[in-house]
Amino acid sequence: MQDLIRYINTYHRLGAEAISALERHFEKQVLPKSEYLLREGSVCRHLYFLQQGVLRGYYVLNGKEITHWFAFENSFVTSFHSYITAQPAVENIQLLEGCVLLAITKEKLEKLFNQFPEIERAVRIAYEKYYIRLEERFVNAHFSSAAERYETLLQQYPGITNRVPLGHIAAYLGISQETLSRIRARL
Amino acid sequence: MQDLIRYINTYHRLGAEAISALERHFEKQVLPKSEYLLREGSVCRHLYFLQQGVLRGYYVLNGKEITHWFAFENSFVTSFHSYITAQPAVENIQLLEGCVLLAITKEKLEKLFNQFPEIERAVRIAYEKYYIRLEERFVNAHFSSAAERYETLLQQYPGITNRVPLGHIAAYLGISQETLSRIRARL
DNA sequence: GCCGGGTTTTGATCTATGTCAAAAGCCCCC
DNA sequence: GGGGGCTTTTGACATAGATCAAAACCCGGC
Repeated sequence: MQDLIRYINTYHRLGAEAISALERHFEKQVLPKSEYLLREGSVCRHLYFLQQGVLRGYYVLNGKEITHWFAFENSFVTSFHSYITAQPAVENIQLLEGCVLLAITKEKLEKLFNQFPEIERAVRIAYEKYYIRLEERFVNAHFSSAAERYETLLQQYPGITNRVPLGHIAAYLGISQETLSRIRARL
Repeated sequence: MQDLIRYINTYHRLGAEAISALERHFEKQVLPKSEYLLREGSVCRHLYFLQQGVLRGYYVLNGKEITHWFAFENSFVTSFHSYITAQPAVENIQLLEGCVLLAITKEKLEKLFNQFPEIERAVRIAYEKYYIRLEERFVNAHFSSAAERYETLLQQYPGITNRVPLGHIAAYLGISQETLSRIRARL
């Protein structure tokens, strides 16, 4: 729980009341490797804080699994589109390692927004950061070569290669596994 | 001003007080074609609502202008990274037509957040929608062919071809102008 | 009506990356 | 400790799209 509070405080400093309310409403979950947090077709009703472990989000296109994001410890995770719109998710969220998560439902969180505007503010600020991150990734994806994108990824998440199979990384980078393998051979 | 209020209300319905506060703080600007709303290197201190006209955001890479977004009437516009971080922008925002804009400074808007949590909520919800849109664009960019992306764009903004030069559209799609021209020839 | 600049098209060629298929490597488990 | 099944690498070939260069088009201003 400390981790969560510490993380939120980096976005917006919260008062003691708000903190204890958060602590009361997030629930700890410990799940084993390969488990699913969400399967396509069901609605994602939770926001998660990933305290320990690695996750991937992927969807299936032409029979192939396309991993389009990873999450590492100390980040918020959800199937954003499904969470916001309350529509069935098109993606799956799977654990790549055993994980420790803190979960809260959307309903509870929105009640907290009403009680504590400062929590809503923290979330608003978090959104801003996440939006910028996605923008950066977008620009990067569009205008760098596959090799550059791989190197950027390595800098961002050193050690990812030990925790995530190559095929998933390739999909994340938007290239084929074979190409990634060749890029690695060249480095 | 009606347009702005109507637009915000689609995200979150506001009370009369909040509405009149917004009306007092947004300032109308009318600017001619080719003018700049922002030039790279300066900090973007405003959030704009584009009431009439078209804008593009672009940055310069290897001496080439890369248009990475467009905005059409009834949308919020800013150089998000610069606006949020208060760092000098790497992008330029240019008018592709004469435009009518409503502008508010970040400081004023944040004061309004303190006075009216409902305004902050509307912004939070708007962020959610904008995030989802960016996500969709991202997935689309990654996993559709250039021709498919072009058709998607045409559906999203019918009439864009009459308002925006081909070269900018090509850059937006992440392809060369020549390729886009050939795609059009094939349709 | 004509000129000149910007915009769009067309052609020829080059390159990064994809696809398919097979071989290697690795590791978990009985 | 020897399969069997993943994961990764390697090879041969195909292709979307880039680049460079030139021609054609289009349109506003004189």
